[in-house]
Amino acid sequence: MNTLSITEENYLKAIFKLSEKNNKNISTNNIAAETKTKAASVSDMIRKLSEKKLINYEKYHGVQLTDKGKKIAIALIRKHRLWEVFLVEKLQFNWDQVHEVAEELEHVSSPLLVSRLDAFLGLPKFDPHGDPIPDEKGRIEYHEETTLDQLKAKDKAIIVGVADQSTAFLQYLDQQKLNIKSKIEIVDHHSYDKSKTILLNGNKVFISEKVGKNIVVKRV
Amino acid sequence: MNTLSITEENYLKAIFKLSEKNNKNISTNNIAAETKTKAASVSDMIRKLSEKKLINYEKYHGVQLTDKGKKIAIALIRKHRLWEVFLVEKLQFNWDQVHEVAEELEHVSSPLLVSRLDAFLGLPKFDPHGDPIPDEKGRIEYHEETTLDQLKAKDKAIIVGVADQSTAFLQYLDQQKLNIKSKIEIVDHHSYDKSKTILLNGNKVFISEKVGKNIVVKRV
DNA sequence: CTAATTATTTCGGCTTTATAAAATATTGGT
DNA sequence: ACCAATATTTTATAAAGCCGAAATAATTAG
Repeated sequence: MNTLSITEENYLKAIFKLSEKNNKNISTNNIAAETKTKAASVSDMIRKLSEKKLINYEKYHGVQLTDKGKKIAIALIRKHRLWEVFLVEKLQFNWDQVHEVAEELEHVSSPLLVSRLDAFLGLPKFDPHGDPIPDEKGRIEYHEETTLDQLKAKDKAIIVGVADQSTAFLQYLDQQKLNIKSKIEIVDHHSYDKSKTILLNGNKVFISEKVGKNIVVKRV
Repeated sequence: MNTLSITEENYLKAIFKLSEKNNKNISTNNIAAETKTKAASVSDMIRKLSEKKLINYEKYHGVQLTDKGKKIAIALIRKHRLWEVFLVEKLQFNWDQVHEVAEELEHVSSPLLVSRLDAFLGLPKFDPHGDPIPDEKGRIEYHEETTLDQLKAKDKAIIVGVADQSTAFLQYLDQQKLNIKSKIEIVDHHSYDKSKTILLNGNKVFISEKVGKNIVVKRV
């Protein structure tokens, strides 16, 4: 009865993702771009999802997920991120190899599977990209991005980008193995020069104030 | 290009399963029963699979898998059985809860996932039902059924059925926790009375000759 | 405020999978 | 060898997704 096709699920997920950035109504063209289809196809589908009360839809004025639709989308994201953790932690995938596979795994529909997988993984709070994993009730703890120099001792974070694109800086990061998606933990802050000592893959690394200001991180 | 739909994959798997029992050509009606569709749908699909050279098909005379088709079917069975092992060994599913979920998981298409999962599980040779898991080359070691009394010390097996359907016997098995799908290992054979001591869930259980002859097992 | 541009919806049509009903082929009994 | 029963294929139809083109609504530029 209320079992959705993979396509319908993907539309809900796309609408949810667009809503996270953009809390206005989501437009047909936006959805078409996100789902890599055309506007005509989106018009068809949103009519159907609207009939199923998964979105609120006013012609020519975009859509928003209903509570019911949001719940389904969040469950999909939960599954997606749990599977990503599984692939990286248990099957030694790299963080950049997991997305496509998780896109398929997320559509496997077994509540028992999800809860058991969650427990098996130790109830993780973040996926390998540093994104929060919704809990079984659908709650999501969002963590904003900041720069490394803002972190305090014992804070854990994932490197998600750089504020300085210069070759010199990128080479320095590479040499220090400060790659994107690296997990780090702050060991010490040295107030004299505002430098820090951090833990990276089990090794202590020294981070000057200048470097810290140019590394974008997400708390974990 | 050569990526198959889930439906096409399921047809190949159905034909493979029927071929395992019945090494003649597989009939349209047989396939319809196996896939829970109607003969008309099967006629459509086998024409398509035949065009793709996955089966050999002669009108009104049934089908057989080509080597190409067989390879795909075996890969699916390999995935199905590996996932079943995962669900039982890692996520504490019961053997009778795994089939439906594995039916979905088997269609996830990532060769890396399959090989990593296989390694993660310790390259298992049998699934929780005692069925052999094809290796990465598609080889399958079939193990015939026998009765428990035929096993020798250190043999491992799974109980797959009974030769005596009487209530008295079934009650006795139940009381001894000798359930279907139980994994057992032969500890000792006592030649004096042809009785055996076996290991069941870590406990030693005594099996008389008569009982042993009525328990059908599959070697593992 | 109107006209041009852009976004959205509708329409017709295509593919895939499934089905029922009708047509056709095979098979088994005599 | 024939007829009846059974199996299979063909035909027509339906639902789900998708898309291009045409129609229509909304927005923006002047």
